[in-house]
Amino acid sequence: MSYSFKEIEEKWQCYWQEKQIFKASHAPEKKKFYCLEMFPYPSGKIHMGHVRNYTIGDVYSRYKWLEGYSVLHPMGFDAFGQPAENAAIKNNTKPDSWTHKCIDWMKIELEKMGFSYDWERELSTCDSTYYRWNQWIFLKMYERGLAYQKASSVNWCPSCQTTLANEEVIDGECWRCHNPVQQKELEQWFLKITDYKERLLDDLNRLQHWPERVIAMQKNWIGKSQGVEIYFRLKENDTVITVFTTRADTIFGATYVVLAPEHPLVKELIKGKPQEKDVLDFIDKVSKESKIARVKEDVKKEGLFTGTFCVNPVNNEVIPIWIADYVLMEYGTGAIMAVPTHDQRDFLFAKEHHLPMRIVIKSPSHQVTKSPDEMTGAYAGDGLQVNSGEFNGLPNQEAKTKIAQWMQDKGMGKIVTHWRLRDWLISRQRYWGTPIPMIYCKACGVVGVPYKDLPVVLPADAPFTGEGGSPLGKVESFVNVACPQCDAPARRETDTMATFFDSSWYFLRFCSPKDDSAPFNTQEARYWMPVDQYIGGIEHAILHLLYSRFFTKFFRDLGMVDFPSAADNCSGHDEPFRCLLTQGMVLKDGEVMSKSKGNIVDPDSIIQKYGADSLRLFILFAAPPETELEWDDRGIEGAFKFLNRVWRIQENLKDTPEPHLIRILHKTIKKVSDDVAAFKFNTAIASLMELVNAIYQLGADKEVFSKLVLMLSPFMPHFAEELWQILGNEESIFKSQWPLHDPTLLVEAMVTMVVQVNGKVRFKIEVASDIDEEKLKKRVLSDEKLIPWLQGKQVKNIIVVPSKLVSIVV
RNA sequence: GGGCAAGUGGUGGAAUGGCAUACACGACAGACUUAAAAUCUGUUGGCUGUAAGGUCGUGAGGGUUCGACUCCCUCCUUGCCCACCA
Repeated sequence: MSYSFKEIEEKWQCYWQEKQIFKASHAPEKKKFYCLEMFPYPSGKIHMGHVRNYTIGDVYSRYKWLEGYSVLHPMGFDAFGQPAENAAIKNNTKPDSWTHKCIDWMKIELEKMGFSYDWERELSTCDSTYYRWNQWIFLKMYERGLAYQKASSVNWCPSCQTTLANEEVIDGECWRCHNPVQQKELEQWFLKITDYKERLLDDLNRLQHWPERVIAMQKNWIGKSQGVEIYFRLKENDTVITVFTTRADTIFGATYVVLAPEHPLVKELIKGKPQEKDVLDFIDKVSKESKIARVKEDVKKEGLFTGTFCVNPVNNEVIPIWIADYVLMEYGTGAIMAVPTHDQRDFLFAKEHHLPMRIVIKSPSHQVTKSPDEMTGAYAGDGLQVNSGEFNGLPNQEAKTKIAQWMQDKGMGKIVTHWRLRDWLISRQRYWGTPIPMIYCKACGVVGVPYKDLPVVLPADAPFTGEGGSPLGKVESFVNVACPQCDAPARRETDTMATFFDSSWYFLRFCSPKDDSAPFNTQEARYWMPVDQYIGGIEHAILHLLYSRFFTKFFRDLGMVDFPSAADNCSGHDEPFRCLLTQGMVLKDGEVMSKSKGNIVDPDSIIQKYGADSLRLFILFAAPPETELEWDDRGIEGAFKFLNRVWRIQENLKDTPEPHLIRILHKTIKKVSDDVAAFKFNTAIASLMELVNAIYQLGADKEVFSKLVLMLSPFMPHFAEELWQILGNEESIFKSQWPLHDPTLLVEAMVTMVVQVNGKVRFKIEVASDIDEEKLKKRVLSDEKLIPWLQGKQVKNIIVVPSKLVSIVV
């Protein structure tokens, strides 16, 4: 007979809802805890990744409830986005009704898992009560010059018929459909995230509870690099080409200069030169190339001589100017000095086009400096300066700063910092998103929609066919509007916002989701924020987390947030997420579960067969939260067996306590408390299993069993509630308290110590735990088991590790 | 090319300087049963030995240490992220 999980789970899910057990309440006298999991895109079905993500958060929230915290654990839906449009086209429905159907369905599935959400705070980003605040935020940014329009060459996905942010281009392909991305000139809206680059970089140091690799990824993405801009004057006139380098130590080895094909000076340089036509043809060819082709590693570096020369300012050497596709206009100044001996790309290019080379850094491992002709590749390592004028003999790292300073002093260059971070392109030529609240008037120009007119509601009908252009542009009633300033006929912006905008501040909205006077209530945010624990996938390590940090800092500049510094003073006033946990993926047969691979395990079918508690237990026990998890059908059965094993204890409770079991219980309480607090759920469950095994040996009384049930409750909440009730309790187990261990019960009178000889374990002894060191040494040396190991040898040293081991060196 | 993880039994994993393989799965054996399932109780790294025991063993090689899965160096493999970034 197994326990009837179906009835039990339904019963308690209803109970939690009706009694509002997990309703968050602003209780200033209590310590608060805001636990948040990344909200899902409502695709219609939850997958194992969701189950894992949300189970981890649920265990932690319930544990915090039991610890007496005032807990906020909300859930919502990231409901705008392209899949809804595609699904609507496919199923001949509307994105709106499709999305809402999906939300309803997913909510049922989430409820079936028994997650402890405060559903009264549920939000969907596609509701105008939410996205009106996107528009509000956008207008605030516009007022402050942080939202601006720019005609620019943008990444265009011909398949999705939309522009993409740099962040959405992966290996030159669209992140969603994986088709090659092209370049296209369009007037687009950008957010000036680069204004916040220093703060976004510096404050990473305050995020002590974030995984190191996420910090590293963000640093990398922001990409601060110190270097020098060097001025190369043309040989024939006073025009100056500015190049950027991080290797000022190699300046004496610069034997030519290379410009990006798009560099604005190129056309001027080649005017009237014999090379003019060839160069123009080359530029034309490169501009048509998609980024993917240009960036491919194995493609030969192509380039041409411009027919022009310039002067290296440090040695007045006249060197040729080339253009090449391996120099990018987007980075640095779009121009480089080429040092073929010490940069591999320059080396390959120089070999290909027979350009001169000169060694300026001598590798310490080579006794004889090779001539450039003998080199098979660039030497990028450290060494001593040679052929570098007054800097000869210096270690290159030292020379790097000295040369930079010297060039700046002589007016040959300037010490500068370059950043990789670009402004954030948010315009999308799509229907299912937040309309950008701007109006174009012939007389007044670009005008923001007045705050009182928000929201700009997304019209219910739009001809989105996926055939290009902004669907909203085809809805006359939407487009035509009176100018808010002069009342003349004007036109609305027809692009919508990238959905990353929606998710950049939802954690603030959860603090006061019904507020209709502001995006969020400052007092509520002051109480709940920052999010104490954020949990989600590593795939959001850069974009979502960076944007959220940017928005939060912007809100602080508006005076809308100023979080009390966290107790451990590690996140500060405008960092939204104090602790971050990135959970590992769920794999099947070593591969990510996906439709195309056909290896999906549907959570719902598992719930049907074993119940949500077994599913939760398996997923928590099979691996630590951060690592990958291999799905195992037999593992879920093991979890189910364990629940039944616990269930049977209740049928055989003893009346009298077992002293030895009490000790084991208190050890378990300590271990489980420490482990849960540190997200080591797998080992917490392992020690609970050990306790259950001990109960099977010794027999438990009601007291011990109650504590066991309490400790099991975050992992398998329905099951624990039912047993809690059977034990005679009237209130929910989550209104109870997490057990505390009694330290005096952890101290044993006798301990087993290991005796090592020369580092090898030879035998074990039982001694009183408070034995002093001298007595212990005597006890060990007089042990007859030691005799064979000491024969013919002298004891050199004895090391004692209290309560653990005695190590004898002979 | 750069950065960050990880590599332990048949399997998932445990141990972060002190008894390697906790806990679980699987396998094997026993009890119960007419039988099976379920359940309960054992055994379960390799080699060697009747046994007690011995010996080897945490991707490879070296180092530090009385003692290393753990710390340091070199290398290999796998995964993730970034990348013609000057």
